[in-house]
Amino acid sequence: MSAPRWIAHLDMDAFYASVELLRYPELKGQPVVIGGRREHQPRPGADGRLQFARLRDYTGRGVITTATYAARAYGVRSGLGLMKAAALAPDCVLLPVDFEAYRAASRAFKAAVREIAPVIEDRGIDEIYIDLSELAAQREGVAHDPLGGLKQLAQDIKNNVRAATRLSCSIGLAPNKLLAKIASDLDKPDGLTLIRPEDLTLRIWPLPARAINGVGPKAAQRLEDLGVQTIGELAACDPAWLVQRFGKAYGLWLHQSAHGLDERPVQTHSEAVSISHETTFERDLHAVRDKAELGRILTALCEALARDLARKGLVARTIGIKLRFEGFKTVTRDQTLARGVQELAEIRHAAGLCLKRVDLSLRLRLMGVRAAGLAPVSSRATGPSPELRGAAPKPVTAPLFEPTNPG
DNA sequence: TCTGGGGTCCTAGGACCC
DNA sequence: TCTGGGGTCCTAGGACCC
Repeated sequence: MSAPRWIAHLDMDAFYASVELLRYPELKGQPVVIGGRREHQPRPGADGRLQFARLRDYTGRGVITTATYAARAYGVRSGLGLMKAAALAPDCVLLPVDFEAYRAASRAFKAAVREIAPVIEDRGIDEIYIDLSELAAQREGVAHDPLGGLKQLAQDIKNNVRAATRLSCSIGLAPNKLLAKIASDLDKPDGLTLIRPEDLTLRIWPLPARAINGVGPKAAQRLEDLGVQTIGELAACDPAWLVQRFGKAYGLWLHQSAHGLDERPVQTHSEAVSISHETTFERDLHAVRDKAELGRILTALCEALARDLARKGLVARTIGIKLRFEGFKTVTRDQTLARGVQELAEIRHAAGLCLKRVDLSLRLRLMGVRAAGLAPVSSRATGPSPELRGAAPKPVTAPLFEPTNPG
Protein backbone atom coordinates (compact mmCIF):
# COMPACT_ATOMS: atom_id res chain seq x y z
CA MET A 1 0.00 0.00 0.00
CA SER A 2 1.40 3.35 -0.99
CA ALA A 3 1.81 6.17 1.51
CA PRO A 4 -0.93 8.80 1.65
CA ARG A 5 -0.38 11.77 -0.59
CA TRP A 6 0.70 14.97 1.13
CA ILE A 7 1.04 18.09 -0.97
CA ALA A 8 2.32 21.46 0.19
CA HIS A 9 1.49 24.77 -1.41
CA LEU A 10 4.11 27.38 -0.56
CA ASP A 11 3.26 31.01 -1.16
CA MET A 12 5.75 33.80 -0.45
CA ASP A 13 4.22 36.58 1.65
CA ALA A 14 3.69 39.91 -0.20
CA PHE A 15 6.65 38.81 -2.29
CA TYR A 16 7.76 41.88 -4.30
CA ALA A 17 7.11 44.20 -1.39
CA SER A 18 9.00 41.93 1.01
CA VAL A 19 12.01 41.84 -1.32
CA GLU A 20 11.96 45.65 -1.46
CA LEU A 21 11.80 45.87 2.35
CA LEU A 22 15.09 43.96 2.54
CA ARG A 23 16.58 46.85 0.57
CA TYR A 24 14.78 49.61 2.47
CA PRO A 25 14.37 48.28 6.03
CA GLU A 26 13.33 51.75 7.17
CA LEU A 27 9.99 51.12 5.41
CA LYS A 28 9.15 48.15 7.61
CA GLY A 29 5.62 48.40 8.94
CA GLN A 30 4.71 51.25 6.60
CA PRO A 31 2.12 51.14 3.82
CA VAL A 32 4.11 50.46 0.63
CA VAL A 33 2.99 49.47 -2.85
CA ILE A 34 5.06 48.22 -5.77
CA GLY A 35 4.12 49.29 -9.29
CA GLY A 36 5.97 52.47 -10.16
CA ARG A 37 8.35 53.21 -12.99
CA ARG A 38 12.08 54.01 -12.86
CA GLU A 39 11.30 57.65 -12.13
CA HIS A 40 9.83 56.56 -8.78
CA GLN A 41 13.17 55.17 -7.64
CA PRO A 42 14.02 56.53 -4.14
CA ARG A 43 16.64 59.30 -4.26
CA PRO A 44 18.80 60.87 -1.56
CA GLY A 45 17.30 64.18 -0.43
CA ALA A 46 19.08 67.35 0.70
CA ASP A 47 19.64 65.83 4.15
CA GLY A 48 21.18 62.74 2.61
CA ARG A 49 18.24 60.53 3.59
CA LEU A 50 16.35 58.61 0.96
CA GLN A 51 13.24 60.31 -0.36
CA PHE A 52 10.47 57.93 -1.38
CA ALA A 53 7.81 58.61 -3.98
CA ARG A 54 4.24 58.65 -2.66
CA LEU A 55 1.13 57.36 -4.35
CA ARG A 56 -0.11 60.95 -4.68
CA ASP A 57 2.86 61.67 -6.99
CA TYR A 58 1.78 59.07 -9.52
CA THR A 59 0.17 59.76 -12.87
CA GLY A 60 -0.32 57.10 -15.49
CA ARG A 61 -2.00 53.79 -16.18
CA GLY A 62 -0.09 51.44 -13.91
CA VAL A 63 -1.54 49.03 -11.36
CA ILE A 64 -0.34 47.77 -8.02
CA THR A 65 1.58 44.51 -8.33
CA THR A 66 1.99 44.03 -4.56
CA ALA A 67 0.98 45.91 -1.42
CA THR A 68 2.41 45.45 2.07
CA TYR A 69 -0.02 44.30 4.74
CA ALA A 70 0.05 47.83 6.19
CA ALA A 71 -1.05 49.19 2.80
CA ARG A 72 -3.79 46.58 2.47
CA ALA A 73 -5.36 48.06 5.59
CA TYR A 74 -6.24 51.08 3.40
CA GLY A 75 -8.05 48.85 0.93
CA VAL A 76 -5.36 48.86 -1.73
CA ARG A 77 -4.44 45.49 -3.22
CA SER A 78 -2.71 44.06 -6.25
CA GLY A 79 -4.46 44.77 -9.54
CA LEU A 80 -5.86 48.08 -8.34
CA GLY A 81 -5.02 51.06 -10.58
CA LEU A 82 -2.38 53.27 -8.99
CA MET A 83 -4.48 56.40 -9.56
CA LYS A 84 -7.37 54.81 -7.72
CA ALA A 85 -5.05 53.62 -4.98
CA ALA A 86 -3.73 57.17 -4.61
CA ALA A 87 -7.24 58.33 -3.78
CA LEU A 88 -7.41 55.74 -0.96
CA ALA A 89 -3.91 56.15 0.44
CA PRO A 90 -2.14 59.25 -0.96
CA ASP A 91 0.74 59.03 1.54
CA CYS A 92 1.49 55.39 0.82
CA VAL A 93 5.08 54.83 -0.38
CA LEU A 94 5.40 53.89 -4.06
CA LEU A 95 8.33 51.85 -5.32
CA PRO A 96 9.22 50.87 -8.89
CA VAL A 97 9.07 47.22 -9.92
CA ASP A 98 12.43 45.45 -10.17
CA PHE A 99 11.77 42.07 -11.74
CA GLU A 100 15.46 41.18 -11.80
CA ALA A 101 15.58 41.37 -8.00
CA TYR A 102 12.37 39.34 -7.63
CA ARG A 103 13.59 36.66 -10.02
CA ALA A 104 16.83 36.34 -8.06
CA ALA A 105 14.89 36.01 -4.79
CA SER A 106 12.61 33.49 -6.51
CA ARG A 107 15.55 31.30 -7.54
CA ALA A 108 16.93 31.55 -4.00
CA PHE A 109 13.75 30.46 -2.20
CA LYS A 110 13.11 27.61 -4.64
CA ALA A 111 16.69 26.36 -4.16
CA ALA A 112 16.19 26.49 -0.39
CA VAL A 113 13.04 24.37 -0.68
CA ARG A 114 14.78 21.91 -3.00
CA GLU A 115 17.51 21.29 -0.42
CA ILE A 116 14.83 19.65 1.72
CA ALA A 117 12.14 18.54 -0.74
CA PRO A 118 13.09 18.11 -4.39
CA VAL A 119 9.70 17.30 -5.94
CA ILE A 120 8.57 20.81 -6.85
CA GLU A 121 6.10 22.28 -9.32
CA ASP A 122 6.81 25.85 -10.35
CA ARG A 123 3.70 28.03 -10.27
CA GLY A 124 5.27 31.34 -11.09
CA ILE A 125 7.64 33.71 -9.38
CA ASP A 126 6.33 33.44 -5.81
CA GLU A 127 4.66 30.07 -5.33
CA ILE A 128 5.24 26.35 -5.75
CA TYR A 129 3.64 23.02 -5.01
CA ILE A 130 5.75 20.40 -3.25
CA ASP A 131 5.00 16.68 -3.13
CA LEU A 132 5.91 15.66 0.40
CA SER A 133 4.38 12.16 0.29
CA GLU A 134 7.63 10.20 0.45
CA LEU A 135 9.42 12.47 2.90
CA ALA A 136 6.38 12.55 5.17
CA ALA A 137 6.24 8.75 5.21
CA GLN A 138 9.87 8.69 6.35
CA ARG A 139 9.17 11.11 9.19
CA GLU A 140 7.10 9.21 11.67
CA GLY A 141 4.75 11.11 13.87
CA VAL A 142 4.29 10.38 17.55
CA ALA A 143 1.32 8.78 19.23
CA HIS A 144 -0.40 12.00 20.26
CA ASP A 145 0.27 13.66 16.91
CA PRO A 146 0.55 11.25 13.98
CA LEU A 147 1.09 14.14 11.57
CA GLY A 148 3.81 15.76 13.68
CA GLY A 149 6.52 14.60 11.29
CA LEU A 150 4.75 16.19 8.32
CA LYS A 151 4.28 19.49 10.13
CA GLN A 152 7.92 19.52 11.21
CA LEU A 153 8.93 18.93 7.59
CA ALA A 154 6.93 21.96 6.49
CA GLN A 155 8.41 24.01 9.33
CA ASP A 156 11.91 22.96 8.25
CA ILE A 157 11.13 24.20 4.73
CA LYS A 158 9.91 27.54 6.08
CA ASN A 159 13.02 27.87 8.22
CA ASN A 160 15.31 27.07 5.30
CA VAL A 161 13.55 29.61 3.08
CA ARG A 162 13.94 32.27 5.76
CA ALA A 163 17.59 31.41 6.35
CA ALA A 164 18.36 31.63 2.64
CA THR A 165 16.32 34.74 1.78
CA ARG A 166 15.28 36.48 5.04
CA LEU A 167 11.75 36.21 3.64
CA SER A 168 8.68 34.57 5.11
CA CYS A 169 6.22 32.31 3.37
CA SER A 170 2.95 30.57 4.12
CA ILE A 171 2.48 26.85 3.61
CA GLY A 172 -0.70 24.87 3.17
CA LEU A 173 -0.54 21.10 3.73
CA ALA A 174 -3.28 18.85 2.35
CA PRO A 175 -3.86 15.57 0.50
CA ASN A 176 -3.96 17.39 -2.86
CA LYS A 177 -3.05 20.60 -4.68
CA LEU A 178 -6.54 22.06 -4.59
CA LEU A 179 -6.80 21.92 -0.80
CA ALA A 180 -3.15 22.82 -0.22
CA LYS A 181 -3.64 25.99 -2.24
CA ILE A 182 -6.70 26.97 -0.24
CA ALA A 183 -4.92 26.09 3.01
CA SER A 184 -1.88 28.28 2.33
CA ASP A 185 -4.19 31.28 2.21
CA LEU A 186 -5.94 30.57 5.52
CA ASP A 187 -3.18 31.89 7.78
CA LYS A 188 -1.09 34.61 6.17
CA PRO A 189 1.57 35.83 6.58
CA ASP A 190 4.05 33.26 7.90
CA GLY A 191 1.39 30.59 8.29
CA LEU A 192 1.43 26.81 8.35
CA THR A 193 -1.99 25.24 7.86
CA LEU A 194 -2.77 21.54 7.72
CA ILE A 195 -6.04 20.39 6.18
CA ARG A 196 -6.96 16.72 6.63
CA PRO A 197 -9.79 15.13 4.64
CA GLU A 198 -11.97 15.21 7.76
CA ASP A 199 -11.45 19.00 8.04
CA LEU A 200 -13.30 19.62 4.77
CA THR A 201 -16.74 20.41 6.15
CA LEU A 202 -15.61 22.62 9.02
CA ARG A 203 -12.73 24.53 7.40
CA ILE A 204 -13.35 24.52 3.65
CA TRP A 205 -17.10 24.50 3.16
CA PRO A 206 -17.70 27.85 4.89
CA LEU A 207 -15.34 29.59 2.43
CA PRO A 208 -16.69 31.45 -0.62
CA ALA A 209 -16.72 29.47 -3.89
CA ARG A 210 -14.23 32.03 -5.19
CA ALA A 211 -11.61 30.52 -2.87
CA ILE A 212 -11.32 27.57 -5.27
CA ASN A 213 -8.38 28.10 -7.61
CA GLY A 214 -10.11 28.14 -11.00
CA VAL A 215 -13.31 29.87 -9.89
CA GLY A 216 -12.76 33.44 -11.03
CA PRO A 217 -14.91 36.55 -10.91
CA LYS A 218 -17.24 35.43 -13.72
CA ALA A 219 -17.96 31.95 -12.42
CA ALA A 220 -18.32 33.25 -8.86
CA GLN A 221 -20.87 35.82 -10.00
CA ARG A 222 -22.84 33.23 -11.96
CA LEU A 223 -22.86 30.95 -8.93
CA GLU A 224 -24.03 33.78 -6.73
CA ASP A 225 -26.81 34.58 -9.18
CA LEU A 226 -27.86 30.96 -8.78
CA GLY A 227 -27.88 31.32 -5.01
CA VAL A 228 -24.57 29.53 -4.40
CA GLN A 229 -22.16 31.46 -2.21
CA THR A 230 -19.99 29.00 -0.31
CA ILE A 231 -18.03 25.91 -1.23
CA GLY A 232 -20.38 23.94 1.00
CA GLU A 233 -23.40 25.17 -0.96
CA LEU A 234 -21.58 24.26 -4.15
CA ALA A 235 -20.89 20.78 -2.77
CA ALA A 236 -24.60 20.35 -2.12
CA CYS A 237 -25.50 21.09 -5.76
CA ASP A 238 -26.60 18.22 -7.98
CA PRO A 239 -23.74 17.60 -10.43
CA ALA A 240 -26.22 17.29 -13.32
CA TRP A 241 -27.61 20.71 -12.41
CA LEU A 242 -24.08 22.17 -12.46
CA VAL A 243 -23.33 20.49 -15.79
CA GLN A 244 -26.51 21.98 -17.24
CA ARG A 245 -25.42 25.48 -16.29
CA PHE A 246 -21.63 25.39 -16.60
CA GLY A 247 -20.97 22.77 -19.28
CA LYS A 248 -19.83 19.21 -18.81
CA ALA A 249 -16.17 19.66 -17.99
CA TYR A 250 -16.46 22.72 -15.78
CA GLY A 251 -19.65 21.58 -14.06
CA LEU A 252 -18.16 18.23 -13.05
CA TRP A 253 -14.94 19.91 -12.01
CA LEU A 254 -16.85 22.35 -9.78
CA HIS A 255 -18.60 19.46 -8.08
CA GLN A 256 -15.39 17.49 -7.53
CA SER A 257 -13.54 20.55 -6.24
CA ALA A 258 -16.26 21.45 -3.75
CA HIS A 259 -15.86 17.94 -2.34
CA GLY A 260 -12.13 18.48 -1.98
CA LEU A 261 -11.24 15.97 -4.71
CA ASP A 262 -8.22 16.59 -6.93
CA GLU A 263 -5.88 13.96 -8.38
CA ARG A 264 -3.57 16.26 -10.35
CA PRO A 265 0.07 15.26 -9.84
CA VAL A 266 2.82 17.70 -8.93
CA GLN A 267 4.42 18.40 -12.33
CA THR A 268 8.14 18.86 -12.00
CA HIS A 269 8.73 19.68 -15.69
CA SER A 270 6.92 21.84 -18.20
CA GLU A 271 7.72 23.41 -21.54
CA ALA A 272 6.75 26.90 -22.59
CA VAL A 273 3.69 27.10 -24.85
CA SER A 274 4.10 30.73 -25.82
CA ILE A 275 6.22 33.81 -25.24
CA SER A 276 4.85 37.32 -25.48
CA HIS A 277 5.59 40.98 -24.96
CA GLU A 278 3.06 43.76 -24.66
CA THR A 279 2.92 47.37 -23.65
CA THR A 280 0.22 49.79 -22.62
CA PHE A 281 0.79 53.30 -23.98
CA GLU A 282 0.89 56.37 -21.81
CA ARG A 283 -1.82 57.84 -24.04
CA ASP A 284 -4.04 56.20 -26.65
CA LEU A 285 -2.42 56.17 -30.08
CA HIS A 286 -4.08 56.54 -33.46
CA ALA A 287 -3.26 54.25 -36.35
CA VAL A 288 -2.80 57.11 -38.80
CA ARG A 289 -1.71 60.08 -36.71
CA ASP A 290 0.72 58.02 -34.61
CA LYS A 291 1.70 55.59 -37.33
CA ALA A 292 5.46 56.10 -36.99
CA GLU A 293 5.41 55.69 -33.23
CA LEU A 294 3.25 52.58 -33.42
CA GLY A 295 5.61 51.15 -36.01
CA ARG A 296 8.58 51.72 -33.72
CA ILE A 297 6.79 50.16 -30.76
CA LEU A 298 5.79 47.09 -32.77
CA THR A 299 9.37 46.66 -33.96
CA ALA A 300 10.68 46.99 -30.40
CA LEU A 301 8.21 44.33 -29.19
CA CYS A 302 9.29 42.02 -32.01
CA GLU A 303 12.92 42.63 -31.10
CA ALA A 304 12.26 41.62 -27.52
CA LEU A 305 10.49 38.49 -28.75
CA ALA A 306 13.35 37.62 -31.12
CA ARG A 307 15.85 38.03 -28.27
CA ASP A 308 13.81 35.71 -26.04
CA LEU A 309 13.53 33.07 -28.75
CA ALA A 310 17.27 33.23 -29.43
CA ARG A 311 18.16 33.07 -25.73
CA LYS A 312 15.96 30.02 -25.26
CA GLY A 313 17.04 28.39 -28.53
CA LEU A 314 13.47 28.26 -29.84
CA VAL A 315 11.70 28.93 -33.09
CA ALA A 316 8.02 29.82 -33.38
CA ARG A 317 5.61 28.62 -36.05
CA THR A 318 2.86 31.01 -35.02
CA ILE A 319 3.25 34.74 -34.56
CA GLY A 320 0.36 36.74 -33.19
CA ILE A 321 -0.51 40.26 -32.22
CA LYS A 322 -2.79 41.63 -29.52
CA LEU A 323 -4.41 45.03 -29.67
CA ARG A 324 -6.43 46.74 -27.01
CA PHE A 325 -8.50 49.74 -28.04
CA GLU A 326 -9.86 52.70 -26.14
CA GLY A 327 -12.80 51.27 -24.24
CA PHE A 328 -10.69 48.17 -23.48
CA LYS A 329 -11.96 45.98 -26.30
CA THR A 330 -9.20 43.51 -27.13
CA VAL A 331 -8.56 41.60 -30.34
CA THR A 332 -5.93 39.09 -31.38
CA ARG A 333 -4.73 37.92 -34.77
CA ASP A 334 -2.52 34.87 -35.40
CA GLN A 335 -0.46 33.86 -38.37
CA THR A 336 0.91 30.36 -38.66
CA LEU A 337 3.94 30.09 -40.94
CA ALA A 338 5.28 27.33 -43.13
CA ARG A 339 8.27 26.93 -40.81
CA GLY A 340 9.46 28.06 -37.41
CA VAL A 341 11.05 31.51 -37.25
CA GLN A 342 13.37 33.28 -34.84
CA GLU A 343 14.72 36.28 -36.75
CA LEU A 344 13.44 39.78 -36.13
CA ALA A 345 12.65 40.41 -39.82
CA GLU A 346 10.47 37.31 -40.09
CA ILE A 347 8.65 38.04 -36.85
CA ARG A 348 8.11 41.66 -37.78
CA HIS A 349 6.79 40.69 -41.21
CA ALA A 350 4.30 38.20 -39.75
CA ALA A 351 3.17 40.73 -37.14
CA GLY A 352 2.64 43.25 -39.93
CA LEU A 353 0.43 40.77 -41.79
CA CYS A 354 -1.63 40.22 -38.65
CA LEU A 355 -2.03 43.95 -38.19
CA LYS A 356 -3.43 44.37 -41.68
CA ARG A 357 -6.36 42.15 -40.75
CA VAL A 358 -7.62 44.45 -38.00
CA ASP A 359 -9.96 47.42 -38.26
CA LEU A 360 -7.86 50.23 -36.81
CA SER A 361 -10.37 53.05 -36.68
CA LEU A 362 -10.42 53.16 -32.88
CA ARG A 363 -7.44 54.47 -30.97
CA LEU A 364 -5.11 51.92 -29.38
CA ARG A 365 -4.08 51.67 -25.73
CA LEU A 366 -2.05 48.45 -25.91
CA MET A 367 -0.08 46.47 -28.44
CA GLY A 368 1.52 43.06 -27.97
CA VAL A 369 3.24 40.31 -29.94
CA ARG A 370 3.21 36.62 -29.18
CA ALA A 371 5.17 33.59 -30.35
CA ALA A 372 3.55 30.14 -30.17
CA GLY A 373 4.07 26.74 -31.74
CA LEU A 374 7.48 26.72 -30.10
CA ALA A 375 10.13 24.12 -30.92
CA PRO A 376 13.87 23.81 -30.35
CA VAL A 377 15.95 25.44 -33.10
CA SER A 378 17.50 22.09 -33.94
CA SER A 379 14.14 20.65 -34.95
CA ARG A 380 12.78 23.49 -37.09
CA ALA A 381 9.33 22.12 -37.66
CA THR A 382 7.99 22.38 -41.16
CA GLY A 383 4.59 21.69 -42.56
CA PRO A 384 2.28 22.61 -45.35
CA SER A 385 1.97 26.35 -45.65
CA PRO A 386 -1.38 27.67 -44.55
CA GLU A 387 -1.81 29.26 -47.98
CA LEU A 388 -1.61 25.86 -49.63
CA ARG A 389 -3.96 24.38 -47.07
CA GLY A 390 -6.42 27.16 -47.65
CA ALA A 391 -6.62 27.81 -43.93
CA ALA A 392 -5.21 31.30 -43.99
CA PRO A 393 -7.59 34.22 -43.85
CA LYS A 394 -7.90 36.27 -46.97
CA PRO A 395 -4.93 38.57 -47.28
CA VAL A 396 -5.87 42.22 -47.27
CA THR A 397 -3.60 44.66 -48.97
CA ALA A 398 -3.50 47.84 -46.97
CA PRO A 399 -0.67 49.87 -45.51
CA LEU A 400 0.18 49.41 -41.87
CA PHE A 401 -1.76 51.46 -39.38
CA GLU A 402 -4.40 52.74 -41.72
CA PRO A 403 -8.02 51.99 -41.02
CA THR A 404 -9.22 49.07 -43.07
CA ASN A 405 -12.55 47.43 -43.42
CA PRO A 406 -12.21 43.99 -41.92
CA GLY A 407 -13.11 40.99 -43.98
C1' DT B 1 -7.55 59.46 -14.53
C1' DC B 2 -10.63 53.21 -14.38
C1' DT B 3 -8.39 48.54 -15.64
C1' DG B 4 -0.06 45.89 -16.21
C1' DG B 5 2.42 42.16 -18.20
C1' DG B 6 3.33 37.35 -18.74
C1' DG B 7 1.25 33.21 -19.03
C1' DT B 8 -2.18 28.56 -19.54
C1' DC B 9 -6.21 26.25 -20.92
C1' DC B 10 -10.76 25.74 -23.04
C1' DT B 11 -14.38 26.32 -26.54
C1' DA B 12 -16.22 26.76 -30.96
C1' DG B 13 -16.34 27.08 -35.83
C1' DG B 14 -14.37 26.42 -40.48
C1' DA B 15 -11.33 24.03 -43.71
C1' DC B 16 -9.66 19.94 -45.03
C1' DC B 17 -8.73 14.94 -45.23
C1' DC B 18 -9.98 10.07 -45.10
C1' DT C 1 -24.21 14.38 -56.27
C1' DC C 2 -25.44 13.87 -51.50
C1' DT C 3 -24.74 12.52 -46.70
C1' DG C 4 -21.83 11.91 -42.71
C1' DG C 5 -18.46 10.65 -39.04
C1' DG C 6 -13.91 11.24 -37.09
C1' DG C 7 -9.72 13.60 -36.74
C1' DT C 8 -6.38 17.50 -37.29
C1' DC C 9 -5.05 22.15 -37.90
C1' DC C 10 -5.94 26.85 -37.47
C1' DT C 11 -8.06 31.11 -35.66
C1' DA C 12 -10.45 34.16 -32.19
C1' DG C 13 -12.07 35.04 -27.94
C1' DG C 14 -12.55 34.47 -23.09
C1' DA C 15 -11.75 32.88 -18.30
C1' DC C 16 -8.43 32.43 -15.17
C1' DC C 17 -3.90 32.66 -12.68
C1' DC C 18 0.45 34.95 -10.70
